[in-house]
Amino acid sequence: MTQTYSISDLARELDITTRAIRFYEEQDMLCPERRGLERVYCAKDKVTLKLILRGKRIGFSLAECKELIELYDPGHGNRKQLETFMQKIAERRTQLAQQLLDIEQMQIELDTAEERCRAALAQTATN
Amino acid sequence: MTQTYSISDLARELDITTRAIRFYEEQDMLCPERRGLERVYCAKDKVTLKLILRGKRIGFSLAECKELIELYDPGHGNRKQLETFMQKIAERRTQLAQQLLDIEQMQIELDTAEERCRAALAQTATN
DNA sequence: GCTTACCTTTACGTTAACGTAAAGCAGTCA
DNA sequence: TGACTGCTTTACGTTAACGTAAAGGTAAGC
Repeated sequence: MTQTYSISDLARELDITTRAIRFYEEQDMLCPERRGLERVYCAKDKVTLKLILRGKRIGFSLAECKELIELYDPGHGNRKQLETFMQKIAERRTQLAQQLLDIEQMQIELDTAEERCRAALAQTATN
Repeated sequence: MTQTYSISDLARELDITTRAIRFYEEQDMLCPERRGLERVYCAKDKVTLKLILRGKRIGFSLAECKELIELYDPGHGNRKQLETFMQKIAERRTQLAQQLLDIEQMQIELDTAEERCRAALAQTATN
């Protein structure tokens, strides 16, 4: 028994709108089964959606997310394509590494900001 | 002798357009000196710009970046405001922590993707 | 004096990623 | 037999973050 979902099931569970899900399908990032007109989603579709959402949280565009999705399933590639894939994977790695640095730096800056806030609060303690 | 910069100095150095810099000013994220009509930027402005760019790299909106900039200089706040600041800092920390998780997960997925690519390449080695 | 290189402002254009109606079909509950 | 509820499609609207063009001011160099 393979688990399936309606569009609003997924919308509820992943906390997005049905409109967004349909939009991702328009962009060829999803291709759910149909029962009549109704969309029927499977587990893989849910994984794809989670990948999209994760990508978005770290600032990836949908185009970039789509690339990631395609990278994740390189079955149908010839040698040339596969090498392109490897190339893109390397690029993403570089990007992720930079983002890690950026986040660490931000955390340091938040430390500083918090420190200053505490100091200012100490000054204004008598208000 | 405090270092100053023209708008195109900064554009070159930070690899953005002058249009973008002016746009950030429109959004009250910068407020450079003027010599006549010309904008004259100081070191602090450059730091602000770097903060903006760093924020963008990890998917922050300009509005969020602006908030960060304001957090970074809490001098003029009363108690209430400072507490709001502390709150916002905490929220950002949570967000950054989530992003770290997301990036780690992505890296794992890239590992998988690369693995599959290698496998597919091995299969197609005779082409 | 003319060109070239920067700088300025104003203003309309563009892309991404959906939001928001509008209009309609399918099952179900009172 | 309505009235919901949930699904569908089509299509126009919206916001963010600039791009791009128009029109012009100023200083340097030939």
